[in-house]
Amino acid sequence: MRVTIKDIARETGLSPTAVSLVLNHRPNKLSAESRELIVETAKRLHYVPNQLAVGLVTRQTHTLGLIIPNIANQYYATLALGIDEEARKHGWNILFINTNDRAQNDLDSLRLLSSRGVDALILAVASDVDAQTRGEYRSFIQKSSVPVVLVNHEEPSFRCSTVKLNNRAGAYEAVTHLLELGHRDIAYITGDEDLQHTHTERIQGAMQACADMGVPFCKKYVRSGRYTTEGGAQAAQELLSLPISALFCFNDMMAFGAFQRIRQMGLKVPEDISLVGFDDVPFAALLDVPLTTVKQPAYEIGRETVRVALGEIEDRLRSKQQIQFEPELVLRESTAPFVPKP
Amino acid sequence: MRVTIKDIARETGLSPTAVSLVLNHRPNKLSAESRELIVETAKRLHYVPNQLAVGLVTRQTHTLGLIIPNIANQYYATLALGIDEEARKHGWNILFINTNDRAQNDLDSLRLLSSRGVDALILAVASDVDAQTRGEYRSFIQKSSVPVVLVNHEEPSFRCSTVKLNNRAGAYEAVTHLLELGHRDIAYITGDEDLQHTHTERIQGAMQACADMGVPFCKKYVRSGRYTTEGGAQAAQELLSLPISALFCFNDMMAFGAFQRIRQMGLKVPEDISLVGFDDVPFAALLDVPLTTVKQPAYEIGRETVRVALGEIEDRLRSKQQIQFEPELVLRESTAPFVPKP
DNA sequence: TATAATTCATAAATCGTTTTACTCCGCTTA
DNA sequence: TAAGCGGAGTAAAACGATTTATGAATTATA
Repeated sequence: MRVTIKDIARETGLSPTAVSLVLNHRPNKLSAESRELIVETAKRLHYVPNQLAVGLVTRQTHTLGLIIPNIANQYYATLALGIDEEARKHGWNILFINTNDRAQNDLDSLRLLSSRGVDALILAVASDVDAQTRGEYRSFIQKSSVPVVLVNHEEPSFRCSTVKLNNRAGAYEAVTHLLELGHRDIAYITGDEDLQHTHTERIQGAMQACADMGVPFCKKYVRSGRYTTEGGAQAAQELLSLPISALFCFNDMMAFGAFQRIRQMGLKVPEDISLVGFDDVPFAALLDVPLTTVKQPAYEIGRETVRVALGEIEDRLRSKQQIQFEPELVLRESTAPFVPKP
Repeated sequence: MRVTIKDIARETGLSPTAVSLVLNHRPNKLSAESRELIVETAKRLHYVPNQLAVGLVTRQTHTLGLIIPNIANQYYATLALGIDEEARKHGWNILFINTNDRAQNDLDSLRLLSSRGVDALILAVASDVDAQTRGEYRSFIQKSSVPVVLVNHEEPSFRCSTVKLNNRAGAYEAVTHLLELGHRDIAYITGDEDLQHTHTERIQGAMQACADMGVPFCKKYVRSGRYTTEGGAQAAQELLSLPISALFCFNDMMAFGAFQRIRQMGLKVPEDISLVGFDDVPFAALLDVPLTTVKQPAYEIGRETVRVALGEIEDRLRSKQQIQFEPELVLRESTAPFVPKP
């Protein structure tokens, strides 16, 4: 059996109270000898406090719950890395759940993590939120006894802190770039149109860019798909039957999928199709044709999210923050000036 | 405050015992009405059991501790995905720690997770294990009150179950392939030579392949580096000053780094250098020149690891298993027949 | 010498569950 | 009418900590 505080009490001839006080550096009136004896005995017996018991009484577990759609997406992996490192730096741990990008799993995970006594919840919302689940999220967050911080995604009605990218600006820059290259028939691969999510902001940025350049935004060139390589490939296939010259994918994974499919169909990037991604995952630079993409500082976003969460743990009444990072368009080789088809 | 079992007891006029019994479907002598009343009240009040308390008394938390060197490496991300999904399928959760590939962090994490009452520990050992830390691992595992399962890496002296790839066979196949293409001056980018790890097995496989083909194995062509893109790039740079015609990197991340550096130095893959990786992460196929690599079934390895862990949780005395998956050499376009320099 | 102050320490309640060993009550049955 | 029994339920200990309030010796002070 594991050694407990009682074992140390017995061994030293002191009380559990004494042991707890000393080991936690609480103000106490124990003699120097007693103190030393306790510390030494604890070390000798390899005492490690049972955190379940500690958590039960202190109501603090020094654990953050992390809910992520898909850890195999490098963007989320990098985000998770930032979260993990910043948390550890402050002595917090991560209880992690991968939801496979399903809102229902988000909801289950929130409840589960909360029953596990995490001190805060960091949530990267799945992309298939509908009216029903949206209500459940809101109600959970409202009732939650621990702070919830949304990362990546904003939802004003949820009334919680948010750390995210300025998605609008990112899409605006990307589309402006394509327009300046002379492209007019730009297609978009996005998330589900009916859902309010990150991609909605991106679409708005795209529309704004078109408007500002006086170019009509063609809704027919918008396809939605899952945020995966396969989703991108499939949507790209459909779009390539249309007379488009550029393709803007709302994440790099989809861009990779699209890229593969474009190549399979005997077309070339950027000669036949200019391709732009979103996220700038580490691999974007290594792609066959290095990918022009909108960079998100994923690692930094992760760290900042943790800072916000810890801030709210420390002061539960602190006002909610809406933190926005600015994107940066990274120009590589997957975009080129438009040349009319002969 | 969160609703507890006592609230339900008060609300229903029954005892906490009754509530617990009914909600846990334990055999009990309560009347059908009482039972229903309890269930209904619990639902109405949104009762969720406090898992800290449950864990404290039952000594089961339905949580698996997962220790991973680097989640930004797609191999580990995929592994983690397999672990997460299989665990969830059986109702277990994951408490996750990223160690940044540092053995000392492994050790700290083991203790920490164990103090958090995980039911088993899944450990992908960091690559910088030395004699000192090796001893600490062994001693922890030996004393641990919960099963520890090693994934990815074998260490007979640890006396615990292991799930891993047949690394020897993987390297053997890869090198045989290069030899059959006519390459004789093959360089290797591996982990630290002094350390006993996965890469040791791979080196052995490589040597065996050379021996079987009657080709001398040149130790001068072996470089060690960190298991990252940067590590690969740096080691590649050093090796390229030598008269080599092929390069075998012991993981795909290093191969990506090497690939970039090769290109930066004005050389071409596979014309000037044949390049082989290890892992077959999803991006390997998307690389500029799609990468020939040794495929590890990472997702399946993850799932199997969880099965082994759950097996040992169920029966602590079950004999330790050594499970080995077989690799598969995936031929793509980064290797070509050797042509002598003019 | 009685009292106050100081020193060193602990008893017991608590956190939210689970689980074991009862209790109590009314009805049969001999 | 006493013993026995089944049905319906509960009291209390335990898990391993933390924390508040209290207490016993000893020494200093009036």
